[in-house]
Amino acid sequence: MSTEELIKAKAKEIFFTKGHLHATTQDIADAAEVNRSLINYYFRSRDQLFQTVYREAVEDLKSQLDVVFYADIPFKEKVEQFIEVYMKELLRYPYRESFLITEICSNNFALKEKKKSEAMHHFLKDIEQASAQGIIKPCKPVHFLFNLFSLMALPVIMRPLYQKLLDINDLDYNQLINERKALILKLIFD
Amino acid sequence: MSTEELIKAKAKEIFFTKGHLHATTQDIADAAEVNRSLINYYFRSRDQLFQTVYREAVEDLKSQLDVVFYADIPFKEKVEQFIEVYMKELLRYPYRESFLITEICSNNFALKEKKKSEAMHHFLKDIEQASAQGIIKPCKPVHFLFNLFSLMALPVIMRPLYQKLLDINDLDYNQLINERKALILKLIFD
DNA sequence: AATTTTGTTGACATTTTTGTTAAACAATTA
DNA sequence: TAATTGTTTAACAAAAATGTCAACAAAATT
Repeated sequence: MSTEELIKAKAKEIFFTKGHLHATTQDIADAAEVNRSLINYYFRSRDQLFQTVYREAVEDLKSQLDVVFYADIPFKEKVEQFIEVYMKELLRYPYRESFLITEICSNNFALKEKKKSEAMHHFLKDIEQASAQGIIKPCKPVHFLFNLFSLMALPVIMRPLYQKLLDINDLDYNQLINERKALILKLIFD
Repeated sequence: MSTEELIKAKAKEIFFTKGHLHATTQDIADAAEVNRSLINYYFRSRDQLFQTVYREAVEDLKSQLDVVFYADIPFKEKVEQFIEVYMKELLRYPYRESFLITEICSNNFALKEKKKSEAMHHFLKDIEQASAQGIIKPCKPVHFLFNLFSLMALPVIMRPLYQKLLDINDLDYNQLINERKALILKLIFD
């Protein structure tokens, strides 16, 4: 892996996996075991590294989901696939979305780009159809999508807090999260 | 309101409402329209202000829920109350939990305190009972709790991202969120 | 009113973080 | 081999953020 790739990978690890949302360039350089100047050499500035990481995060997120959302398979299978893929992503990068939100909120660059997802709208139509066919309960497709994302993501994103409040150890929490794939499917379809 | 209270309130507004997770002490002072030195006067250091805000956030969160969780009312009503109260909190402070997570992940101080919630465990027992009585589908109480929190919180927390990806305007998104209270209740109990 | 206490301010010092540069080094090519 | 190009490094400069202090103002107490 090139130094440039390495730096990006480690930055993602720090932000998306570890959730160190206010990590410095030094932190990133340390994690990548490179001289901090290389961050400026390859990305010019801290801000541009952030932008690059941000952009790639959105891209990745979308392209991961695109594969599933455009797949030509029965609805229920598609949802299963979606859960499978997205959960895997979540466990790898629990705080990716949190990073995106924080950047969008914090200022500037993220707001300008228009990045609506074609694939998601495609999936929304699938949901509408499934709703019409009685495969799922009738409700606005967006809500079905919200429900899916919510049920998957929140327990992962809020893990440190919930572990504290509910006094659950690491092992048990992992177990709980693993149980959720099946549980969500059940909740959504029955 | 005393200056000390004002500073805390504005800090919370910046962190929890606006989601500016890397706001500086100057940002906070500006928002409160006070001299930055006053932050040091009242809180000694940036870190202590953060700790105070953090602690109060956990306290508030817990005491809000305690009222509901200990209430002596039928299960379904209790859940309705819970949704009502928590949604209201969410709309006021969408990023409070995100702040907590970021702080827990980033440093240190948050980890030491043991803050498990008695009230939540009480509610978990209610859920178990309701499950036994067939009021809700049988499943581990924690999952029921996860589901509730998830369905409420995620669309609020991820709002900026979902608005972008789904291309939804502010007004429509507000509408969607308002629809969810009823929708969640339906999903959970039917 | 005089005095003590508390609150507030701006200037400055310190620390932390980021950005720049020149020089060393390595790899490639002519 | 020499020259060119690309990569890495350490030292330094600049900027940003935090912390400290003495002076001043307001409020409370005597």
